[in-house]
Amino acid sequence: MIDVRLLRTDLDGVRRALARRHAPEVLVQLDRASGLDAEVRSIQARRDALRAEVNEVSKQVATKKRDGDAAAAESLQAQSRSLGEQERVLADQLDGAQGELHELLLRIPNVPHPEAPDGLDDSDNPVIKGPFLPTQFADHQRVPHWESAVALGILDTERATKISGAMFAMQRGAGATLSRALCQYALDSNADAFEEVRPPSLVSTATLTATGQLPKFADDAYAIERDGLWCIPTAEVPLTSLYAGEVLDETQLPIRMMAYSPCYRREAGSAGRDTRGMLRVHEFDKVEILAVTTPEQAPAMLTELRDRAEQLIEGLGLPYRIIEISTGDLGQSHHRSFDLEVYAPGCDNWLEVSSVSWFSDYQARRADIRFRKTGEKGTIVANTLNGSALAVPRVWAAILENFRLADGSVEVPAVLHPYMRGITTIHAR
RNA sequence: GGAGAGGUGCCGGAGUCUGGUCGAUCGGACCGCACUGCUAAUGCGGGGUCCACGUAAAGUGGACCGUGGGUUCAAAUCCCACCCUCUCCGCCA
Repeated sequence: MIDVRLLRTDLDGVRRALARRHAPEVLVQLDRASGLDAEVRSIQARRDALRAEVNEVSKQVATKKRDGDAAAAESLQAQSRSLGEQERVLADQLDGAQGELHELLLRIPNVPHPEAPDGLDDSDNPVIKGPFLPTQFADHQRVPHWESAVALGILDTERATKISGAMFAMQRGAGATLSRALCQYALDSNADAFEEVRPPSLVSTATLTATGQLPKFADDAYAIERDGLWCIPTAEVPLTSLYAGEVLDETQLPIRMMAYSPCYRREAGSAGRDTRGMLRVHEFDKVEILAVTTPEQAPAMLTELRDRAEQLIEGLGLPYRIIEISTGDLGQSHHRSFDLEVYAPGCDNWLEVSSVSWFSDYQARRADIRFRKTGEKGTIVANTLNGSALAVPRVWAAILENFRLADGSVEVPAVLHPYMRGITTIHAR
């Protein structure tokens, strides 16, 4: 969430920045939050003063009782009781106003970075690198993966649907191996600087709130209500909260972590879209890379994460481009964001396979991740950044389509060979 | 899931029965200063976080003893619920 103090010191600046999201209701919320903040502070000042009186009188009660002056103690108690009743009223008001303010702040999105391109929606996202495309595609590459993969016997959506329902996929044989190979490749490629973590896939409500999925996007997540747990939509969720509530030392930063995890998404609201094949599924594998940094370290880290994601795609030899997310399309928690898209000739589409984002201190404030400068007093809210190193299903699909040969078999990119148990070309089973 | 023990500051650990000069004894670590050729040892001094007021510093007030409620003039201390940790039992890949 954004820093309430900014609403006091630079409300206009925050309003101007948020206006670039082109979502009018956000500005309404902002003004409401600003008003509530003023109210909260005014109530708190009065409440604290009353509380101070109660504390003072209570001390006197103790003194009188020690001195054996029961009558004086009695009268002081009565006085304090009435003060306490007044305080109670204010305290209730304060709780109400604070709760309302907090709820509002949880829903107000992050301010876009000044350099994020202005735009209304995804059609305004500029391509900032590429596209890197071959001059032409052969006919045998123009076959969608949901046909070619099924023919090869490495994708069994029909039985996945039988087991779990619509929008679940199941890879088999070399297809399953290819999936896992992609994970291994993504992890091994970043192991030079990133600590591998295997986090829980089920998390608490607090954890899912820290990264911004809750309270606003509860419908997108799978809930395990009986236990108060949620299925993670990305490893970003547990990794970001790894240091929640902690005060780190500046010398520990930046912290770089990576994780393979399954990702669960209800895809509420996207029913009927991309229903075929692997493009949009409820459960998929992904390797995420993530960093906790100081505000100063963040811009360079954003570039590093983006470069790393790009190198993976480049290494696979897939046609790709990088786009920057415009202000109107920026996710709630995002400060600045880039997408890597891979071209899939079979379905003739650019597929988003990686999203690299800087969250400024938006998530870290929610998660309460701070750091201390060595030798200095006080704490500073950290910055968080993350990116998909590699989202498996869409890369898998792009490989199936780009590297399909005339005879229907599929060449496995060389960088994956070490993980394929000797399979260099996938043939029909 | 059952039974028991416990959660206090950077760490260890008192205080809880018997509510009140307890934001908290003591020890260790740490920081500063002194002493010392240097280290060690010793002596003296110092601490946290969050919120509000204050342009800021100083300062003042409030809050924080797992979390949330309650009782009370007053809660680390009493009551209730929940969470977590440890030990034993049960179950289990």
